[in-house]
Amino acid sequence: MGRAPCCDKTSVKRGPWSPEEDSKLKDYISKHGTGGNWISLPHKAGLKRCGKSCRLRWLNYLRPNIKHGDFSDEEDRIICSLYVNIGSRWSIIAAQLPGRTDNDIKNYWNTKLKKKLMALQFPTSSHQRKPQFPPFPSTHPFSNYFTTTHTPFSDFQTISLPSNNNYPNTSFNPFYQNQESMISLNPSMQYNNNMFMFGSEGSCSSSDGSCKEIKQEEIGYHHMNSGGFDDYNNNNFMINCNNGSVGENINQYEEKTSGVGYGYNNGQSQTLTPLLDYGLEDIKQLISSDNKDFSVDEIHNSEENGMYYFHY
DNA sequence: AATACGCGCAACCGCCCGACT
DNA sequence: GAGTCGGGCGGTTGCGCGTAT
Repeated sequence: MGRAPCCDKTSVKRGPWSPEEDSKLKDYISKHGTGGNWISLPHKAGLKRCGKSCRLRWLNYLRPNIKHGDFSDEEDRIICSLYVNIGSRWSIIAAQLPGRTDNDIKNYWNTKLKKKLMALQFPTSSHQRKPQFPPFPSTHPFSNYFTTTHTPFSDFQTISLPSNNNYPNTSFNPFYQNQESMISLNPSMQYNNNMFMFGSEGSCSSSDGSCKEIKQEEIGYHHMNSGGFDDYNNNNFMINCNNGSVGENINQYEEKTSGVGYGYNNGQSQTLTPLLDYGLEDIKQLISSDNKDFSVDEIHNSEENGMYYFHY
């Protein structure tokens, strides 16, 4: 036999909470805690509510230190940068924003932030761009290495990330030690003339060396998801793999907690697509196997920072 | 002043996974 | 091992309010 049903849905109250109900719930939890059982809590607290409803009310509204009201620019940046890398994993995003709830962030994203970013990305100017799925045209050299369901980078504009000093106590920290990490998604960046680039180990900057555990193809995957832009008007693409890639640390988190490496595709964990190996020669070989029409930009290539640049 | 419309947000719904029996 | 449920989560709904017509 299993457990008893959580509640009789026909006899519980639904809809907005009254101040009296809020007060009862708050008083009960402050005295007794949740007891680890939300289902029995409403009866004990004298509430005619479903346990799940109580839990939601407490977590999203009544519990201490909940922040309501406007989001700061920094919070905006954190939400955007995490959304780029993990998708709509609101609970994980909320864990990085003390006082904010997943529901709050979700609402904020859906009602304001998404529109704000779209307005930035698709201004009514000569740079006007149209959304396109998949993010790469099929003729792109990397088209085979991308899934078609990933949210295209074009939803976002240039985003700067805060240093990890702001989040010293979180269970995982998406921000590496560098102070100037950027996710660069701006279509007006410097290499926009039939050029793309990507990097190898250059972005691994964790001080404890733990990111060495991450498989190289995952690093490649996350570089693809950590920055870059695609110019739909001119069929250009560029990937920027600066230090401080958010995705890598999220991968670290997954590996540490579950022992398995995951990538995220639109919020769904998935098997990562092998993308690259170490070294320029490997990359050249990889690209040439799919697309003959490319050339290496020897002027801009930098073994030092792990960036490689190509025209196609 | 009345009505229509759009937006923000609290709350609900339904699913998944792990725990329990 | 199978069936069932609780907790947690993301997606969606619908109410209330402000603004436009």
